[in-house]
Amino acid sequence: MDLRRLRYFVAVAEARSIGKAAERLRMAQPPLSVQIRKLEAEIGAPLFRRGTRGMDLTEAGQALLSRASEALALAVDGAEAARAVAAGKRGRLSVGYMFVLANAILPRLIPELRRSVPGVDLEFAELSASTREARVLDRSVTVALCMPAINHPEIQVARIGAQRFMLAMPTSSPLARLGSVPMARLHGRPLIALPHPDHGPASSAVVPLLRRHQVVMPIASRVETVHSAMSLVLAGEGLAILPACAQLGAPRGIVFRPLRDATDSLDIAVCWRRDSQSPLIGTFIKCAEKAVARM
Amino acid sequence: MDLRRLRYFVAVAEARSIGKAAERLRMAQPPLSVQIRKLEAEIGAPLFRRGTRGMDLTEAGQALLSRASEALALAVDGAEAARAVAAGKRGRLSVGYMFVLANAILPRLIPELRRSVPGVDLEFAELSASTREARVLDRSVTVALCMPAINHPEIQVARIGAQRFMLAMPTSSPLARLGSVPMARLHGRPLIALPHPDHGPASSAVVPLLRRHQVVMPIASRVETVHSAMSLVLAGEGLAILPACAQLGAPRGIVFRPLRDATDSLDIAVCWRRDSQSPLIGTFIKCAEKAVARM
DNA sequence: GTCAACCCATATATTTTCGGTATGCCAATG
DNA sequence: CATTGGCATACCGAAAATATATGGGTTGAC
Repeated sequence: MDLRRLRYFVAVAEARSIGKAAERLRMAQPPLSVQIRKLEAEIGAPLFRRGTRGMDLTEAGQALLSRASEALALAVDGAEAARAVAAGKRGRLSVGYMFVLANAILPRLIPELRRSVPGVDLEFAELSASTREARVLDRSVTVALCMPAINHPEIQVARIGAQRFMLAMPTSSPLARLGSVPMARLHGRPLIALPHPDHGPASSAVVPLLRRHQVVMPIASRVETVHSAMSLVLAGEGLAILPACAQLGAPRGIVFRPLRDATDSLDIAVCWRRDSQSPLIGTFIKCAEKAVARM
Repeated sequence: MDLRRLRYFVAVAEARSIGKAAERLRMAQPPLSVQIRKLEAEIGAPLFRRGTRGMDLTEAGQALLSRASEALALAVDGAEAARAVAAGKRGRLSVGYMFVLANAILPRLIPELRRSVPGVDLEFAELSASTREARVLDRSVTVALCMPAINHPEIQVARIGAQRFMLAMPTSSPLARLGSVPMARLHGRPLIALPHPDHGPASSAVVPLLRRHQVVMPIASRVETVHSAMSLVLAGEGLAILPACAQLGAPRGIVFRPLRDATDSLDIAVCWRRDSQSPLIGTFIKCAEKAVARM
């Protein structure tokens, strides 16, 4: 059962004549006649009544015609759909994001995306620091908005911005009265530590910063998320050194201050599987850059 | 866009491997690999991710897969439907019938048909004497139940029974007191005449019968249908000589009596276009014969 | 680390199938 | 009776599909 034969069959049925159909198909009449007879042999029954004034569908032919047309349309549609997906005009884009970035980026990113790729189904999913790598690798998200970038040989990264570290403390803290806090003033104070994803759960993202300034902060607690860190800060357990955008999700009672003489920052990056040839990734990066630029 | 390629594509997508799919398709692996690449070239985008452990659909491939499967199923289904119609297992059978025969035949014929060809859509349509030939020729009915048979070179006929002529008269008629009516007693009485379809509208179906018995009946009225004839008989306009089965549709006040010494009858026949190769016609004739036999 | 196994891609030869040209057959028409 | 219109058949050349043989890359085992 060949699709070409079905196409020929439909053409002959519509033209009610082999000669006319051959003309429309830009081919000679005899080969078309042969193909029709082969189709009839394959079906095992005549599909046309041959009259002296042309061809006319038999009832068996009518039964075939409707389905053959549908099958043709589906095949064409399938090819077009595949092309559209490959061109990034349709398809699905699953966006993973870390929650710290949600308030800062998503409100600008989502409208931008809907405008840029209107035919695409968008999906958003929050990523935790511990699972983000796996979610990219198993393709359950197409791209991930991360801070910092994922470090993995199979995962490609595009840096789209950075966030300075700031000191987060209770409003009541004496340091809150300063416009910016000198690093030296942190010495000896308890730290709420977030692990750096590349250095294992017992690490902290700010170890290099503290070491460079020869500041020692005893670790009061280790937490997984920026929001947990802020909760503990509010509870008076210690101070936290967090990326600036965390302010947007900070509860009342917490203030952020810049660190004097410290320009360290965390990269904001788009991360995706190196072998994911989705054409949507390029567009996504552009949108994300725009969103970050207006932050 | 070739259906074979789509079939190969679906096989590879399901097997997630060219080698496995080739085995299932009973072919060698290299040509299948070539066909898949040709399909990808035709679409203009990769449909599979080639991994070291086999093949995996890309999103474009997924978009194609669903429609390709549907198209394949439709093509197969179309071929099967055409075969089923050609074999008389499905399809449509449009039955035309003349109204005189309705009461006598349809109640037995219809259940018989539904039992014999359960997959077939049945359609019933009343035929008038003046249009029945055209309705058969233009295929608006597949078969026609006629009395008498249609006489036309393009129309084939199967005689399935006959109906004796009887005299129809008002209950009040003096002839009604006889068990059967001698032909001679009709002489001079007014006749309600039905035209014989083969001899034009000015004819009568009973001309030969009357002539053979040297009976002359003045024609009081010419009508098109048996029912009109009976109405006029009831109104006292004259007598009618009608096929026996007309009794079944006769109104109160009309009686039928056999004609003594006259065995003339009208054939009941199934008529269809000579070139209509519908396999349902044979079955229909058998059913109609059964129905007539139990009349 | 080497070797074997697995899987897909490429190359070449053979076979199948398709499409074109020339021609025949049949029926309808004038 | 010849002509026209339409489909079928015959034959040939071209294109495409399939098979066999082979290469290259990666995985996993010893």
